Amino acid sequence: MNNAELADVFDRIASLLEIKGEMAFKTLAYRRAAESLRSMVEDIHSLRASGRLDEIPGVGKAIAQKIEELLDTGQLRYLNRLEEEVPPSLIELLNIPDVGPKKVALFWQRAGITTLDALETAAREGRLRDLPGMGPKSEIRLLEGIKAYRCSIRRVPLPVARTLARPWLKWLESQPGVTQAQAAGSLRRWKPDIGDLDIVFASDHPAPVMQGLTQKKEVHRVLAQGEYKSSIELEDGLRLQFWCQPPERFGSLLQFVTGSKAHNVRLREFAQKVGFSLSERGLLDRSGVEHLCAAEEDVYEKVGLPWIPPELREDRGEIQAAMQRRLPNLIRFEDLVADLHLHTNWSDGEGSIEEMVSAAQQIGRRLLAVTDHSFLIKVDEGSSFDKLERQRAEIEKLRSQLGGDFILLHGAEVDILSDGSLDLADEVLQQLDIVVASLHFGLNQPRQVITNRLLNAIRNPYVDIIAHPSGRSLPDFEGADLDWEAVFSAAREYNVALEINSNPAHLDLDEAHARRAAEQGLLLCINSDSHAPRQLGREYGVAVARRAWIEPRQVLNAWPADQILEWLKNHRSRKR
DNA sequence: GCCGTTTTCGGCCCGACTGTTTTCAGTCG
Repeated sequence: MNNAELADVFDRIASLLEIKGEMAFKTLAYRRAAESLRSMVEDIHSLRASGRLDEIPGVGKAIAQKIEELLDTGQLRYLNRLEEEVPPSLIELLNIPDVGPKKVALFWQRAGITTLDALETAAREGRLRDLPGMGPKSEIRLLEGIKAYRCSIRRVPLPVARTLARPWLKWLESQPGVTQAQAAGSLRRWKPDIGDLDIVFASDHPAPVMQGLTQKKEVHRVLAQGEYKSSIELEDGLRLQFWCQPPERFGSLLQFVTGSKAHNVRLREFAQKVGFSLSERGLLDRSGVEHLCAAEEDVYEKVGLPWIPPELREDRGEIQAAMQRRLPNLIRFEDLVADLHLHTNWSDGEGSIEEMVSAAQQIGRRLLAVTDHSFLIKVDEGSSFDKLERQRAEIEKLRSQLGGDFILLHGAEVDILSDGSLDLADEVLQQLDIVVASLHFGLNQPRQVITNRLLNAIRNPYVDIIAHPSGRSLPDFEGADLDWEAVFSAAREYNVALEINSNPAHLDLDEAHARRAAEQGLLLCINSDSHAPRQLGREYGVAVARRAWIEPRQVLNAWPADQILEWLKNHRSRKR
């Protein structure tokens, strides 16, 4: 059993306990433990072997024992007993919008319903409207909810969500009385994908704006409409939520809607300790005096904390770090000095080397490594070396035109073959200024095989960077099954940098592995993997790094250009 | 079930909206 499977078990327990009507705090405890296990990179077996289960946040004596039983037997007696008491098929019903544990228990105990199909039939036949708290309207809402769940769309990738949000923000900003509008929620936290879109705005007279929003032609269905909050659904099922407060309370609202939920719960607990009740409307001190926050910074300042960047607000220790004034100095897009992985029209890129250089200069880069695919640049066995030679000649010519202000390196992205060797010979690699190695095929090999492949590449004397280490390709492939501890340990031993790839389909390393790598002192590198000049401006890799608490000092291409060159030089001579 | 700047026991976030209600429960974020 791995971390994710354990997390699923504890989520399952939490759902069953909720339906059973168990104390809310107990179910919350299981949810928290599940979340911890899910976001953890270190393998649960190694944690257990060293007796450190109690170091997992939210795991105490009882849950630790359950983890041990699951690891030993693959079973959990407690869960088995629970499933005899509460039909497990009820868990699915919790996914229906507006259906929570109380409703599920009602359907089950008062109408004998245990499955989604049975629930739908009962609602259609009007058999639910007489249950306590139900009526004809809630029956219709339930049927709509079931329909929405049945054709529920996948989470929306962040770049798509950002594009979707733009016209709504523009419309809001054009409305009289609206002083500001902003996307919040997981979009503002730069999560790689989002479930629904949260948009906040400030106005003293929100009613006509809310009215206008719900009447726009894109709106398929209005789910809720109030003074401070409205919720709509688009034709494709995507849900948008609009929140409003007057300008003098906008900071509180933005803080609240940015989330995450877990962060907000922690922050409110903390606020309680220092004497405030915190909500999306403001802060209430113990004497009942209200303190308003027009800016988000005010919320944190009033409870005695420094402002916490949205990317950190996941309840992964950020409030503790803020208390101790130890928040990381997060890397920013403008901190990147170099881009060390990109493609030109020498292989499958769209831009010439010159066009890529010009685009890089426009966004403030000082160093660029041209790393075309070895397998594409290699026209046939005999001519690869010739083509690389010609590319080198072009780069040298460009260098003389550029003068000393911009540094252009000649590299390649080489393929790691199935035996772990590289598809360019060492004599060829030796001629290059930088070598980026990566996996492109055979990604479903068993853990040991594919890990060894990567380890061989790391040990190669000429390899400087491992690009998109897991080969993740969203949304269909989550990445190879690697022994990460072995990869990290080899990368440390051979001083090879691991990439955080900025292509939204890769984002690889992902944030959990990036954080773990950084914690272990590994060197990272945030590259665009551009195949066109416009892609050099991709910010998604930096977003992953920020969500992984990473600072500029941990990122090779955020160092000053001369230090990057120095590292490349030293690194190669040390490795050989 | 977890956890400790108020605690090894007794806490554990807060408000908006809906639909059913004559005052509230359930759900959501």
